[in-house]
Amino acid sequence: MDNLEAADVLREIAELLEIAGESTFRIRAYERAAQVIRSLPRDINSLDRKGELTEIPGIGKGIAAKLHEFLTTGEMEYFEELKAKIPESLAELTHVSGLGPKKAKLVYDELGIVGLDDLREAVSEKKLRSLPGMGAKTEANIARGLELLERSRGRLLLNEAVPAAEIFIDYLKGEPGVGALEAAGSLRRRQETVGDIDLLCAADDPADVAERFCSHPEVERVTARGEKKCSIVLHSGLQIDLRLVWPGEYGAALQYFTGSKAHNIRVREIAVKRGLKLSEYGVFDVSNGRRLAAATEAEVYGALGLPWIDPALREDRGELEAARIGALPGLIRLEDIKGDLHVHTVASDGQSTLREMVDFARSLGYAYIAVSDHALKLRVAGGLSEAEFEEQWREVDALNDELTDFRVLKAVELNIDNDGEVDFPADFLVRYDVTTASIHGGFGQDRARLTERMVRAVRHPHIDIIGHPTGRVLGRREPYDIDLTAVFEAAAESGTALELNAFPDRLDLNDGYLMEAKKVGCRFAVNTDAHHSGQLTYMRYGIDIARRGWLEPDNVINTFPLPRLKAWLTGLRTSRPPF
DNA sequence: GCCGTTTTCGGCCCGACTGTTTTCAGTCG
Repeated sequence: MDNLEAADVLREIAELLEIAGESTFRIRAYERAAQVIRSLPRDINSLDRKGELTEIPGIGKGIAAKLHEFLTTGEMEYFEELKAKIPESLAELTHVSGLGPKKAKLVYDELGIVGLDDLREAVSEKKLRSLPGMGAKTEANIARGLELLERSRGRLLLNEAVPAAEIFIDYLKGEPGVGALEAAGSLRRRQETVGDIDLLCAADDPADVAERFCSHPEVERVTARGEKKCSIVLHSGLQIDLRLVWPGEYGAALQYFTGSKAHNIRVREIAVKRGLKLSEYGVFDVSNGRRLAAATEAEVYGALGLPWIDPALREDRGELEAARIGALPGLIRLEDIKGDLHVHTVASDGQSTLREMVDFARSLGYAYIAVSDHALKLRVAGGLSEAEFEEQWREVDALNDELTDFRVLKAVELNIDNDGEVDFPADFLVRYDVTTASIHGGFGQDRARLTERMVRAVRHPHIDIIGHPTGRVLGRREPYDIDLTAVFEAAAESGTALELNAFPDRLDLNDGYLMEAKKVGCRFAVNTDAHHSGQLTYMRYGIDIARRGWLEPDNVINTFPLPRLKAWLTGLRTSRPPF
């Protein structure tokens, strides 16, 4: 059992309690516990063994005992009892937009509907409209919800969502009456995937803006249209919400709609303790109803005695405590990046030539790039032999002779084989400027073996960076079953850097792991793994996730100017204990 | 079910939109 499995059970309990009509506070307690555990940067099994579960905020005696039972036996009696009372599949019904816990219970009680297939059938037979409190419109709404659920099962990756939002922002910007305008919600926080896009717009005359928004040629359906909010679904199935606010309330609205939900609840609690009230309209003095702040986010946080908090941090993972004592991190920015240390070329499985990669990197203002084609053993990816690397180095040397303001580093992406060995012997590895090693196969090994294999690579005296450390591919492949705490500790000790792979479907390490690894003292490299020159721009998504992981420029080796990077690499290799 | 620089009991974040209602419940974020 890992954190994600435990979090899923707690979330499902919350959903079932909702349908059962339980106290909203109990439901929220389970929701909060699930959310905390999902993003907890520590393994709950080890916390449980030490009896420290209740030290996690939001986990008290009750949930700790249930978790202990679940972690040690694989079952939870309370959950089983709940499922005996309410079919588990009813929880799935509430994922249908327009159908909440109350109506799910209603269709179950009245029509015996227990799952999505039943629901689809009841909709097509027009059975829902006859239920109390329901009508033809509700039924049609649920029908659309069902359709939407099927179409949008997969959430959007950042490289899909960010450009889509930018298209609509460009479309509305500059129109008469359109003031400040930007994405809010999970997209502004740059979660690794987003379910829908929230846009916020300051407008004196919202009706005009709403009209233009809803008449974009890509709009398939307008699902809500009010004074303050419009929702549209595009032909692609993507949902976009537009919130319209009076310009003087823009900051309060932006704070509110950016979330996260957990962050906002905490911020409001802080407001309440100060005799204030925070809503999307501003910060108000409860005693006299006067509005103290609303125009900008900085004013809103300021009225609560807090500094402005970067959206990337707003997850209730310690940012409010840090803000209170002036200890917020100085987050890394895209401009801090001096080069990319993981890119491929046509020599292995890339699509651009070395020269094309170098030219594009220079156009991004980089000072260096590490050309890190696959090595020998990864045959499927056209891995290079020693002789082929030597040939590539001659090309690299020629480029470096030609370029005065830029450096091409000799590099490689080694394959960590099933025993933790890599492609080349030490006497060849020392000839590279920088080496990355990654796992590309043997995912099915058991946890102990995988961990040992990875730790062995981390301690290797000639490996500088571990590539995509968990191996997950969003929507396609689960992370390797590996004890990352052990990997992080080994990396901190040996000085080996961990990659944050910026490829949008990898984003590996993720934000929670970055936080954990940073805490134990690891260094990182944010790299794109570009297989085409244009993919070098994926660096922005890597930086988005780095910021969510609280990384600062000094934690990331490719923010170093070339001399410092070289000194770091030299120090790394000479200071390590013999292998 | 959680939590405590007023509390170990009694609180727990806030408002808009929709549809089915004649004053509000359910849903959503």
